Amino acid sequence: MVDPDTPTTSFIHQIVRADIADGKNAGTVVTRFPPEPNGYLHIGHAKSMCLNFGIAHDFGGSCFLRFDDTNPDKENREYVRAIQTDVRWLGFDYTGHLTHASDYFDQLYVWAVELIDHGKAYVCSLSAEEIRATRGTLTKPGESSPYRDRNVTENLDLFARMRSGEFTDGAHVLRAKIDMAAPNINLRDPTLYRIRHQSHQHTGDLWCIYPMYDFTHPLSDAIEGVTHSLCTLEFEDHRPLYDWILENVSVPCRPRQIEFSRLSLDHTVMSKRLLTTLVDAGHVSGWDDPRMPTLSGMRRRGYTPSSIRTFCNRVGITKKDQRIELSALENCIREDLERIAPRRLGVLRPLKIVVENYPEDQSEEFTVPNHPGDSTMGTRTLAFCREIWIDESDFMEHPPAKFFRLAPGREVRLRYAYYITCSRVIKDNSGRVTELRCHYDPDSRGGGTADGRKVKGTLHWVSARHALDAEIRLYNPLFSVADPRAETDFDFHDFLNNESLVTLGKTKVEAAMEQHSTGECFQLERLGYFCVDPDSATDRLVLNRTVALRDSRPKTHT
RNA sequence: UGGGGGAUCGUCCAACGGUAGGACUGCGGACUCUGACUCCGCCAAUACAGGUUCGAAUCCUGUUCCCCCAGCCA
Repeated sequence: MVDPDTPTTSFIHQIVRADIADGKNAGTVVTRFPPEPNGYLHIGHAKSMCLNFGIAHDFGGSCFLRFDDTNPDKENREYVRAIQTDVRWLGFDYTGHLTHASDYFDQLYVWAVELIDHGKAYVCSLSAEEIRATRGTLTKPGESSPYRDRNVTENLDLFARMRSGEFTDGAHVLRAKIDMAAPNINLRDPTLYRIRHQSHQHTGDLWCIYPMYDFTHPLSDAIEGVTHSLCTLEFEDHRPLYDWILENVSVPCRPRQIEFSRLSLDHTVMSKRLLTTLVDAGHVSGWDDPRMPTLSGMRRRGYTPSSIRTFCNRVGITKKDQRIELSALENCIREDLERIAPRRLGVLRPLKIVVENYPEDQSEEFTVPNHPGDSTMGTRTLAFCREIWIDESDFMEHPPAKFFRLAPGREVRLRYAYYITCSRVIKDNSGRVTELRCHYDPDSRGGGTADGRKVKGTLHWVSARHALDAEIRLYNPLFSVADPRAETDFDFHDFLNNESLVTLGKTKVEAAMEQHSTGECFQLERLGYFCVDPDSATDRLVLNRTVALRDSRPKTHT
């Protein structure tokens, strides 16, 4: 599924279009989305998915979901499962195109042997430290390994014994024989295989040697007939190695690697290492914490798949470093929810109002629309009685200019109900306002009067007698600075926002929300968009605020 | 100081030798039973210096700044 407004003008689209025009790959287009199952997918992965599945869709090709699972140390099945869930949730169908790099281990081994046979790879018995020490630096060439000129027979024998489990981890590696003096460090005899006596999430204990990314990736692409291998900028330096592998192994086709810039979002981090740390250290409740930029976190927060796709398409594909403002993302989800979210009334920080001229034993109901702009969404019933709750922030004893809400002597409208005027303010010993006394105008039933007088302020409210208790969780950015990693002496602890989660335990929402199901979304009028958190139960309602409504008020009131 | 990339409104994207345009943000205004939505308007950019050309964001030369690379991670 791809949005109708998907841009088809990125530089990658232009390259693909040109390749097709040139008759390359017999006019076919095959891409792949290759996550490593070592963590959950995040919004940056969504950008990659939209690109890869999008290109395949736009040119009538196909896109593989391929697990890049060559490092058993870090990968596990929970991640594999979560990734599949997230890809499908985002709206991409990989039926018949689900693969693993580890599916190709046999073929990869054969190709490694082919390299050895041709004198293009050798078994190196240096330790990891020794290899590092002889690699040279950015400005100094490396030195050849003493094992560089091992003969083919010996290499073949050693490599076979590596596979059979004869050696301990780290005893040997297989290296490509390229150029220890190459200015590109990736070409200084890169490691192709390492020994890991470690069981693998997909292949179990079949292997004790595992191929490296640089060897595996181009070959997996070739096996799958990938025509355009799209990856992020940090792999640009690896392209010569990618091409070297394809040129020196008898592959069925020649994929082309093209790089684009990765996505950075203000006030969060996108590196899996950091996200893993946040989870492991308990700074968040898990990978699906609504503050996380992960797809599972955003889903729980209330983001819709289409809002995320729209965002990715809007952000575009270039080679320029991107740093996107949060407002761009928030705008996308507001746009979506504005259309589809049923309206409800709820109160975050309840302040009691007693409507003194409304009879104690009376109550009544109003039938109100679920969406003022979309009558097909139906209606619901709102109950009213003598005691109601409004939000604390909707009253000020000494209001500044342009405060349209309640104040002593002021008349406001209770949404869909009545006009009320504040007649008395009741405070506790500390001077805090604890209750308001008001009177209502019976002629304003439904929210308007025959005299047509203007009432500027309209407040959300709930009937105290009928309201439901709820817990509402408000979210703010995880980090207090836009780009925590740009800070000198970066230690993310210094920039964690300790107000990223604000839990309001005593909120009141209208009775219509008694029936709820996880993930359901609403707009609480004037407050924002909310969704039902999985922590809810039949007798407990927990709401996450997905995003607040835009606020064009002159000053900052909350 | 090696190699690989990148520089267009505050942010993101477009313009592919011919009027620098759009989105987000910000600021005004209209409308409004959500200070929402919607609508209208405004502010705001070609890193710098030369050159080629009738004409340059685009081509050439030089400079500056930013990002990535020294895993048996991906």
